[in-house]
Amino acid sequence: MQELSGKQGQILEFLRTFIEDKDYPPSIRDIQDGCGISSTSVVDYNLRKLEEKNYIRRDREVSRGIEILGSRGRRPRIVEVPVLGSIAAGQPIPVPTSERWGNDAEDSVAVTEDMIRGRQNVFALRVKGTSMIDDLIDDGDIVFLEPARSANDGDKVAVWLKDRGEVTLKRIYHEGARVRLQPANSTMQPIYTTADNVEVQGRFISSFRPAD
Amino acid sequence: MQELSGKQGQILEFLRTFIEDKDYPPSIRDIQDGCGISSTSVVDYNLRKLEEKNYIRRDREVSRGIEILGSRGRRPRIVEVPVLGSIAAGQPIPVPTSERWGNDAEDSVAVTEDMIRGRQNVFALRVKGTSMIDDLIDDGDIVFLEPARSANDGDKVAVWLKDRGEVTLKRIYHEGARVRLQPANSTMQPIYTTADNVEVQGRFISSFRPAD
DNA sequence: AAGCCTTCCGAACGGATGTTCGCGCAAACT
DNA sequence: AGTTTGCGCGAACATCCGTTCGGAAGGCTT
Repeated sequence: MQELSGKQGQILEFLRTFIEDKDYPPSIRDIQDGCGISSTSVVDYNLRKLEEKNYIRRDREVSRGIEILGSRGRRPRIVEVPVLGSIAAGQPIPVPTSERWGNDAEDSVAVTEDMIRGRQNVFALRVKGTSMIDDLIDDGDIVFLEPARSANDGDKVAVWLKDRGEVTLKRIYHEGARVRLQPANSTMQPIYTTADNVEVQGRFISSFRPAD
Repeated sequence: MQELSGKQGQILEFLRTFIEDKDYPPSIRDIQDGCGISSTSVVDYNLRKLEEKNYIRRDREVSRGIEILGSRGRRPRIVEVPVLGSIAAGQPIPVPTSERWGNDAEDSVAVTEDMIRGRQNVFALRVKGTSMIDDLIDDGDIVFLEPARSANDGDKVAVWLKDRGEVTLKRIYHEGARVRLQPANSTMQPIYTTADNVEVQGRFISSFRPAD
């Protein structure tokens, strides 16, 4: 990526702020005014240079057909993840059905797509209390889950423990008739229980710990 | 938000895909062709309706002056956070200076602005090993920090412990001549040391635990 | 000096584009 | 039946806007 001249940098910066502000690219004459350039042809000339140097892409003959390339312009896809509620010991998670999905979201969080690995129907829960501290999940954390009713060995899943009346997040291992729930924290002991006592609520994808 | 007619929904959907694809809004005649509409005035009519119903915003007299409103269109600001490296016991963090900033980033992560609370100069580190497990931070986690050389009581900071040759993330409390470093996990014991043994590297903002 | 490249300027051309106006049609209402 | 309202159609208009062209000034090499 070659270096660019003062005017070209100025134009590129103007492009960014204009798009950020208006949500559509400027016309050549917008750039002319915004950068104090005397002629449209100068703008055109420098835009060609920027295109050569691969900072932008232009759709010729199309008004405002300018697209900023590179990390600053190439926006990652954003997905809006509904925060369906809070997860706390003693309350089962309301597993979302596709119909209900989006209706009973009390809130939502915008995240970049790679944070949920491009998975579908992801929902989020706010963690209340420190009951999952042995899974390295603190009060106030946000966990992202994808709907699931079953799980493979080693999957990190949110499970409803019927006898305890409690939801927790553990790695699950089926061992014959019983089920082992292994905390993320290796210093903690696993929970052993029977298969009919656990009910998988969702598969863990990722989690986020916000600022205080 | 009122309901919209079939044609209006079609136009709105076309707007989304067009912008997603090209990164600039379509002209009225683009919409006309894309939706199989016979006249530009029909497009104009329905765009006015969409504007009345608050689905879009138009800049009149401006070509392609269309902006999609609502959660799907209103994109949260994205910031690119440089991942400066890995943090592991036994290695101090390379605190970024504004000059170096952006140069020695081995990688970067795109996050929505609210994840770092709009703070400036934020950088990220990949956590290697389980040495910070008592702070509820696991191997593979990504922590977001802002540069800082000092901290107030109760701040969660990354500190370099000279005698241990180790970096860790704790809440810091100054208690006279000594310093108390309190783990996030309340079941763990705090570390007591002297003020000249600790060196603040950065202030904790948030952390993220990716999928496996 | 001569030639070439880069950058900039002003003007003009022609297509692209938003807007407007008159008209038609059907359903709903008076 | 007459009127209103919502919606669509086609054409025309004025402007917006990307492009092009001739020219000029400065730097660089030969």
